[in-house]
Amino acid sequence: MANPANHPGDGSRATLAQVAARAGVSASTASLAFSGAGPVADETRERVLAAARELDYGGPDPRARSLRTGRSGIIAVVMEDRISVAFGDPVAVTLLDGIADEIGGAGYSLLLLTDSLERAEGGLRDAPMDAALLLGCSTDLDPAVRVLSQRQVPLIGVEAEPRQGLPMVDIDNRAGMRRLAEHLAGLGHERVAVITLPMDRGHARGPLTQVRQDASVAYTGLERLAGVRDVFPDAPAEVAAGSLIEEGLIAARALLDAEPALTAIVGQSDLLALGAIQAAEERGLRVPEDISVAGFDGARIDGLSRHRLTTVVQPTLEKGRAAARLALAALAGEPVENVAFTTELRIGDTTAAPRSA
Amino acid sequence: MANPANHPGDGSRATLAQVAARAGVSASTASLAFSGAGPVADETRERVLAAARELDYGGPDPRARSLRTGRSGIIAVVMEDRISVAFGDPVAVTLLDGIADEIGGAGYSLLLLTDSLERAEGGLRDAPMDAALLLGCSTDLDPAVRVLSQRQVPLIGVEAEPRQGLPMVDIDNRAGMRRLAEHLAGLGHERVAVITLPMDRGHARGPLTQVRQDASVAYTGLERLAGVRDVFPDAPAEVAAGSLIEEGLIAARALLDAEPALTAIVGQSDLLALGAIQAAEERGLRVPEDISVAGFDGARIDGLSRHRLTTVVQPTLEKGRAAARLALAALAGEPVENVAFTTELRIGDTTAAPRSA
DNA sequence: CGGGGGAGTCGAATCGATTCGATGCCCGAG
DNA sequence: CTCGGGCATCGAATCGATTCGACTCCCCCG
Repeated sequence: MANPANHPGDGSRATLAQVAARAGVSASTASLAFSGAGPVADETRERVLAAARELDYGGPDPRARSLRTGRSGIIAVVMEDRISVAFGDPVAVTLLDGIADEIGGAGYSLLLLTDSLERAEGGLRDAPMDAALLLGCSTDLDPAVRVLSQRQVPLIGVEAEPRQGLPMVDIDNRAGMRRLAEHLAGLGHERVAVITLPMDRGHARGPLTQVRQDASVAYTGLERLAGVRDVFPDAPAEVAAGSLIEEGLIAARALLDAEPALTAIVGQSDLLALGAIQAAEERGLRVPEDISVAGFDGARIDGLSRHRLTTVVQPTLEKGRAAARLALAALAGEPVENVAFTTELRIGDTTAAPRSA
Repeated sequence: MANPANHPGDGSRATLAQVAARAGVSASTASLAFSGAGPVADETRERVLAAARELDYGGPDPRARSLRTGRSGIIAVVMEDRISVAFGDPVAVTLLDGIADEIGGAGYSLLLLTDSLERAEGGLRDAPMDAALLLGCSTDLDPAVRVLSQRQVPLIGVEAEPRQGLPMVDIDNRAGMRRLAEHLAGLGHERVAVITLPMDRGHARGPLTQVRQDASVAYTGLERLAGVRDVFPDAPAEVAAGSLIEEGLIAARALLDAEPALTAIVGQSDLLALGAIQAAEERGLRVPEDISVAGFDGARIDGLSRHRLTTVVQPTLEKGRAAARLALAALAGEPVENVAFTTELRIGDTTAAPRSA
């Protein structure tokens, strides 16, 4: 075993040049021997590898390689929140999983960044990366877009507000929600409320007033809301502080207090819907007999067994994959175009005709 | 390729040298103007920044900087599983959160890698990084350790099996579990079973036989098991395929089938314990009246409201922070020493004296 | 027997910045 | 009036690899 600390004769890391010298070849040949790109005699390659072993050479330095080749092998994912918040959301995790899978297969690694400028400005500004994916459901991507496009890093959006020069992967949030709302309408529901995703950077809770709504740039949340209101134009909305069961619980309590006659609650995510179910049960309301609840995402949630949530299923994993492929295409110099996925209504056992329909 | 780089305003990327030329200063001065390290006249700095703006220069190229300075500003986290699996675990997420927080504060970014060699070999071998954290609860770190120490990347382990030259952060898994077991013994329990974390790379389920146990190198799981057996030497153990509620459910079903007289189940994680509670309730058993259940971690789990789980609380966030600090210390050339945290027993409402004590 | 061509190797330029030591300059002290 | 000392700036070396074109053999074909 090589002992880095006490190995005689090799102060710090060995370089390719030293390995080449020891093997009696030029640096260029040694490079070819390592990368395998180009004709090298078997015997020569052997000699180089042997020399490398003797010198404890760990392979070409990624920094130097990356300077020369212009590629770092890194694709960044920019999220809005702190990591713990983002990863509490099964949708984000699944998305990331698809991304990691796809870029890993292409030999890239995944760098995690947040766009909170105070903390991660360094990352956005300084981290090496070949492309960046901006994770949507975000309230405001502007700062990240500004910094990264200044750096001329190819950008791909995932459910971001459409904007010039930002190719993206999207789903039919509005149409999906509209179909869900039509399902509820078909069952006879009339008093339907919505629990929305965060609407501003502050993640403030509370009723969504017209003023707040107009001020918001939370693309995904607004689209999903619009879908419900296509069918129930007056549906009240309560804003949650995040896509969490607990947040759904809090928001639903407020809705149930304020709107005693509600017959259905639509969460803009499955987690929010689950919270709403908990809130209903707290009140002694049975789901779906006394109140219907539906969600969005079709996420597989660990430990959920009691209900089969009625929800709008989106191909989350595929979305991640597609976004990653767009990034890879951009890196390959191929043209990138927006990708749109469609959602599908999945009817579970949490929606039914209202009691006194 | 399509390289119409003839327009002065928007060619490919501008370089520092071009900016310097346009500002009428040398490259060295321009560099100082950007980095702020060294004396530069205000007026000169202004001129440089103006030139940069005119040329659309996005700041020094991280690749070149990193070659020259020898630092990439990246710290890697190596996990065993695919991302989605790892992030289903609130402990891993919290750990990562602590790590991200600490290294972000020091200007580093976080690179996510898995140690599955087929997929991420590229990452382990090629990705630029200044240090790497190996996330524990892993069944086998060997391959990752081999590749990375070959590259001479400073390594820090988190709950890894102690090994030469791998400084690490650990907790008193065994003592914590022993205290929990003593609590159960004090209540009068005698027939106690354990649901363990995965014991091998294949993540196989099933009873933990002596043969399997001897073959396992799953440090954390073995330690926690030993803690329980310090008090209940014959406690049977069922291996779960992951730290998930559903896995706890599956394992507990097996235990309840095979051991009808069990009075308590100890999960090696809170998620496993929650699964056990579900399994008990499925059987019509009430917790804690008919059976006691306890866990490990003290994780905050979204949406959990019915029970206050009796558990062994570990300072997960602090553990992540500490690991990150060790890495930063190693990078600063300071000596790094192992860090050990202690756990604390938190008694909730899921443990009580057995029925017929 | 001469020349085309491919395999194997080498030299040297290059990627884009950082950084150390040297230089020129101005100012105040002696 | 001269000399020491800061401050601002510049030159040049350097980080460690990749890569392109050139060069040398040597084999094979005509």
